Amino acid sequence: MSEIRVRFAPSPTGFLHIGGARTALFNWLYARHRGGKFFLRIEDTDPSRSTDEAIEAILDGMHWLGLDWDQWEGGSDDVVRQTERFDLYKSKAAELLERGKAYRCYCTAAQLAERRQAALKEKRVPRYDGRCRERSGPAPDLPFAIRFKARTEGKIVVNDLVKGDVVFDRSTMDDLIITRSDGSPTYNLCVVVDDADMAITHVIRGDDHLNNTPRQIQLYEAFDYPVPKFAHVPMILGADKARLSKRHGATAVQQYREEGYLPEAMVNYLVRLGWSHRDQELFTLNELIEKFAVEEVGTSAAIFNPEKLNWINARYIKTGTPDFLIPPLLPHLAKLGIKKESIDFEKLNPVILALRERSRNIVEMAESTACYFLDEIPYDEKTKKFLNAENLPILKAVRDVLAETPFEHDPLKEALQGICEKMGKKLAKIAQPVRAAVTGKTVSPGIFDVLEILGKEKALKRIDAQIALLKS
RNA sequence: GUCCCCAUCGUCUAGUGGUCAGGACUCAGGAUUUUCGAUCCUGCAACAGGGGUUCGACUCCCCUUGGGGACGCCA
Repeated sequence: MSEIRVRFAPSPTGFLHIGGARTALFNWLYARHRGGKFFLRIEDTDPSRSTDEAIEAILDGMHWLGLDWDQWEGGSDDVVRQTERFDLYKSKAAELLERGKAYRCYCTAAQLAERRQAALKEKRVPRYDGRCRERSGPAPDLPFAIRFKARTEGKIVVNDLVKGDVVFDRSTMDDLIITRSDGSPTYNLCVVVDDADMAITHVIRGDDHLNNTPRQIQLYEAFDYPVPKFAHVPMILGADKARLSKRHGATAVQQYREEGYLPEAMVNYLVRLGWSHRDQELFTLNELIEKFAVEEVGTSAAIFNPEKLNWINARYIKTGTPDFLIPPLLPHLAKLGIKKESIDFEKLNPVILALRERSRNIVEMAESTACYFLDEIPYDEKTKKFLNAENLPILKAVRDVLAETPFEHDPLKEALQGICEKMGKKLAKIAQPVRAAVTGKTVSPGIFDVLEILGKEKALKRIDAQIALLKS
């Protein structure tokens, strides 16, 4: 059994989106599961749409998700870029031309567009009419595209690992353009040449490519290349069942990082879209590598459901150790003005432990973390409900007692409960104003934990400040 | 319009001829509680429709309907 070789081949026209990320993940998992190779190839043959920023964004997204790739033996860089391989594609196109399996087409783009429009208008199938196919006489001195001469009789069957056998009639396929009139090669030529050259054994991609597959198989046949195995995975749709797009919310994986999602949660969610393993919902990466199989991917499209993602994300946060949560938390703390150098990590650990079970995402966690490290804290509008004249006596009483109390959980608990008894109030009545005064928020971990972590100095200072404010 | 794919709770899915059609998210109710949350119970909720095949269809076949994709000198 020879080595499994797969690739992820995005075109750099934008960020790495959810669908692409899942395709990359499936490829990656398949390769890692089978002990094979996973390559990254950038399909940038259309210069008008490709940008370097987009390439960076894709690499960044892959890194974030933890999807590493192998360097292809034939490449100088760990990323294969098609623009660097134009000579190969052109020579392959020339080869087909020479062998009579392709021909020059002098129709202009404008003419073709016009004919297509007309066909659509008359409800005819918009196909190339093949008018340049059999042209004879001297070649005109005009720019030309090269078209592949497709066979017109018989059928092509795609043996797909997820869709099963899919049959296409050759007569429904027209002669595709393999090089443009400016000499640049097109997608269908490039994929085939590259996948063959890189000895790709399994092509795992979105099922929007299923229709391209028979065309590509014709090219494999023409070049006498071995045909790889195909696996077309279903697409991801929005809540309205339309193709996932910006109007459904965030589609860039980076945006999820910004919004406080953990890459592990993202991976876990994406893999469960279309694939399952009994009743298991949560998987470590190693479990996925062990258990995932493309052949088990479902056949129908899945709808992207942010709620489930939220749940998975919260699960990862809740069970995450401080060591696990700190790296993704730091950039969000930095945004709130808390620099890494100024953080007392001894103190950060208990904060995370107290916060992780009530944080749905890392942004929330960072916002709740801030008050333990900032000197000046912002006060939520909602705290006004508790920081008022009516509660002034409570704050005063608490302040006096706390001044004499060691800042540890149990003594703090005793102290505050003592105040409750003395004033004849429930703990909630006492805890809320204190919480508001020391955290600037109306929600936080348990008040005894908050005070202990905060320390006596900061806590008293903040309570004093509020007392002074209320008096004036 | 032509070709291709798809069809189990609202959503993600299990199911491969005989199941009370299972799990998860969401939602509702309850328990717990020091705020928020978390947690634990409980509950609501599905085989798109119609024909076959079969002793028996969610499961196999066909049709209809619905959804998606492709039909580019985009990838």
